[in-house]
Amino acid sequence: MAQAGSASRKTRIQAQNEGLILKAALEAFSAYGFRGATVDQIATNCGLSKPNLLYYFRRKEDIYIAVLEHTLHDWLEPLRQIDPDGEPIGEITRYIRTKIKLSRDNPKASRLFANEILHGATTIGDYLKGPLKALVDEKAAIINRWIAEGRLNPVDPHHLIFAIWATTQHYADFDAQVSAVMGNTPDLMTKAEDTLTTLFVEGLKPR
Amino acid sequence: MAQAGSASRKTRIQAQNEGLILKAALEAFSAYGFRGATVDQIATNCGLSKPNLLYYFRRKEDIYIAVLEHTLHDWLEPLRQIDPDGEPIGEITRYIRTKIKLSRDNPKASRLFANEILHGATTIGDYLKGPLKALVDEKAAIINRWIAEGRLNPVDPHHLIFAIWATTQHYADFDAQVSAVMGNTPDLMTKAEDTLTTLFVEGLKPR
DNA sequence: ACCGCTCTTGACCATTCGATCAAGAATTAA
DNA sequence: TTAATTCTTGATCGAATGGTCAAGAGCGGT
Repeated sequence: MAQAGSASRKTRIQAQNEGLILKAALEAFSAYGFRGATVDQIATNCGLSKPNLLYYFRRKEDIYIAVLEHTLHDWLEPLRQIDPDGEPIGEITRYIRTKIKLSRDNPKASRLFANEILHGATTIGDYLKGPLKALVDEKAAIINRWIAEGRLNPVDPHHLIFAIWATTQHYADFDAQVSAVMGNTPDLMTKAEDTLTTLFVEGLKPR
Repeated sequence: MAQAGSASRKTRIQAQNEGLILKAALEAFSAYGFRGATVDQIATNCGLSKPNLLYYFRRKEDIYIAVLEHTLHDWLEPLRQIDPDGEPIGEITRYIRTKIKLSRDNPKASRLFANEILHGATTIGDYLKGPLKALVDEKAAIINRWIAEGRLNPVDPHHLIFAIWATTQHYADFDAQVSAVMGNTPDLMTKAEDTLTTLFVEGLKPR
């Protein structure tokens, strides 16, 4: 067979090595970006020789695309789980808490996406305009219904979703800044979670 | 004199060319990151030959540092202007509005910082731990006083500031995603501004 | 006009990096 | 065991890139 990982079923070795590669690639791309990461580096980090790595993924860009696609689905799962029939405030606070935990437990994936989007999303642009937009529009419609029913303050749902993304991913993407300002605060993410939920639900104005 | 731009007074040509270089460098670094941007590219973008550019800035990194420092001060100015004696809600909403306008009018500077921090803030790390931390702590103390006086809901001021940074800069840093989801919405930033101020002040829970 | 300093550039160098190739080792199916 | 297939790698290539150098052009003060 000419190309590993094509239509044919994957070998045990293929599955194992592709897994190692994707893990090492996430490490490298999230830390240094597409241009900054090197194939040598990824190969070394997973114990393969460079030509061997390029046996599994022909080009550097193929590795990048693979690791992006591999994490994209999981990353949007929390948004998908917003329940149209749930209680609005509860659904949104649950979404915020889930996203913050995702940021805490998988900061590299967050930084990988952040870097990709920061530089124009040339690789996943079509995905953003297609499936992502569809999902966001769907959930925005739900939020608009909740607002119409008087169960939420009237805010633009798209911008609300952006605000949740921004605030939660901030702790992964801008970790260097947060750490510089906060030092080694214990319970940092717990405090962040509480502050954000309070903020989004109650706002700043005393009642 | 051995080095341009040293202790001695700057020539007219020096001032002009350094300005051109910093502008072209902001363009390149914000779009492609430090590694992704090339000296050739920056030189071409400001109409200078590569050796000529390297006559003004010896190393690529020197250009990068210069353009970072050149924009750092302006970027934090709005936070400095939060008035301890002002009306809390008014001060914070004004801060949000100023930051959003800054994101709209200077997205490249925002993306430059975002990229720098995303990759560990190796260049401006000391600034973040020093002057930035000091400024944030100072403003956090003010917000804590406002909370103690019952003029704001009790939220952690550091995380509040992070939330404002995250939400406002999101529109510059993640423009590719925002545009993909929203399309060519007119008044996008106006709507963003209104939504964010409402959200931060009132929260989502109906009163 | 003269002279010293600043500015500019074509040619070039060393290194890094993505990618290729041929040849051999390991694995698998018979 | 044998043969086909898959896997692995040392050596190497070409392009890109950061940086240097020497020599010349331009500018400003006297």
